[in-house]
Amino acid sequence: MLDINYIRQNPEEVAGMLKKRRQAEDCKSLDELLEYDRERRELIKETDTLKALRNKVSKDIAVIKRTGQGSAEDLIREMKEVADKIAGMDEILGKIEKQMESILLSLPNKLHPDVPEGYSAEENRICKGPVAFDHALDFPLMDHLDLGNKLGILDFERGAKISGTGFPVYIGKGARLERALLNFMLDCHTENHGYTEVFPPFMVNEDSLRGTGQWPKFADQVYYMNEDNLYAIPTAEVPVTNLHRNEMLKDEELPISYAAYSACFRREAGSYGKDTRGFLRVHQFNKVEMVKFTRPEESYDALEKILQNAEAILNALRIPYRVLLLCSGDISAGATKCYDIEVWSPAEKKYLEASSCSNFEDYQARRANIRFKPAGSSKPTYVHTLNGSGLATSRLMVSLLENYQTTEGTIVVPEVLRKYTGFDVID
RNA sequence: GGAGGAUUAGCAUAAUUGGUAAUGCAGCAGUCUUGAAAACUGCCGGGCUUACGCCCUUGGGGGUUCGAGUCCCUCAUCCUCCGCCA
Repeated sequence: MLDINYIRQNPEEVAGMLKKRRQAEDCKSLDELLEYDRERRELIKETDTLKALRNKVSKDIAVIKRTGQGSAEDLIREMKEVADKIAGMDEILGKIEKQMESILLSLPNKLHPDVPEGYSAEENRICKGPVAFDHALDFPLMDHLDLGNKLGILDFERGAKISGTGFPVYIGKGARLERALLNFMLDCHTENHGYTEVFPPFMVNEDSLRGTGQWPKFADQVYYMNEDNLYAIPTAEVPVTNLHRNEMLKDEELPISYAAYSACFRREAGSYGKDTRGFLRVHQFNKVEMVKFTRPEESYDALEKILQNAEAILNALRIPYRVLLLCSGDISAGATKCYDIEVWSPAEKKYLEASSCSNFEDYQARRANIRFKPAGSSKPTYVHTLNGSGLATSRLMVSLLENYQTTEGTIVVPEVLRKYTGFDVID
């Protein structure tokens, strides 16, 4: 959420941002917002005057009642009218503020100056890579589906039977490999990168979704349990960022870094038929997420660190990748700056998104009310929040299986994972 | 699921029969001081206002009242006890 004061003082900047994000049509709601803001402040002036009168006269009434000097009847009758007037105006004010909130919740964040301008994914800027590792793949390659079927480690068909399309089942060494990947990533972030491990709930309430920005705009992408009014998390970002919702953090405990495993659930409504093959688009997948809370002045350094922490996993696994800086038309609404890491699928001959590292500045902190008192100041200030996948296993698994396949159709387990899997080869 | 108790600022604690949120600690600014400490003054949740000031804020929402921390309804969370259960 943007600060209404910032919007009022810099309307043309906000409009420019909306155009850069290819959301120029939202400029209309921006104008509405500013009009509501004017009305609101006018109305507050009037109601505050009436409320001041009511407070004063109420005190007078109290004095009359206490001393028994004279009658308060006239004053009470008068104040009854004032109270009705206030109630009527407050109702209008409430409606205006509700409208404002709904617009504010839907407006995207500012953009960092580094963000390249562009319409779509094609205009994202490659800022690193390709980072290659030699896997000697000079033979006819199988894709991850064929490999998974042949080795009996992945079963999409039975997943579809028990749940529906897009719910993969890992079996035998496949299950073990998945668990090894997750454990390796968590250990790496907690032991080498200074993150505190969190194991969060996989279902959250509406306030949590609103805090990170998935609600109300993207509510239709989230699984909802009507009976209990709970949502299945689309990413661990939601519960972990909301750990500190409505909290005043201490300056000395910042920055806070959390790494969390979670299953992630996504409806992917409207995406049917697009990249649906195998692991490319699924409704449930596993991910280790990194989340940071920082002082405002530290957040862009922290973003680079998160990116490095995610890259460290791929370097250790020796999986080829590249890093993109997302353009203004492709970056998500809450982020000011975002890097995507894509891993190389040699069978599909394309890059697959495996991580997204974003700085939200105070956009989520304002929604979720996460503040701290900076040292040397007494004024509460919003923290900056960031997160990055470190990483999502589904696309990572595609790249791992395909890059580590052999001419015999077996998979060599990456060196760093062997102490977690307990085997060197999947055959 | 049932019964009882609780929720007040960063933390901790007050507020006769309803009369308009008090205090301590921590933090910030200033005065004093060679400097620090102590002491004193102001600030220390949000909004409106050029400003002086004013308004709102006692877990959320609603009601009664001229006036609600206080009375009523409702929801949430925490604690205690009972019941059920992996």
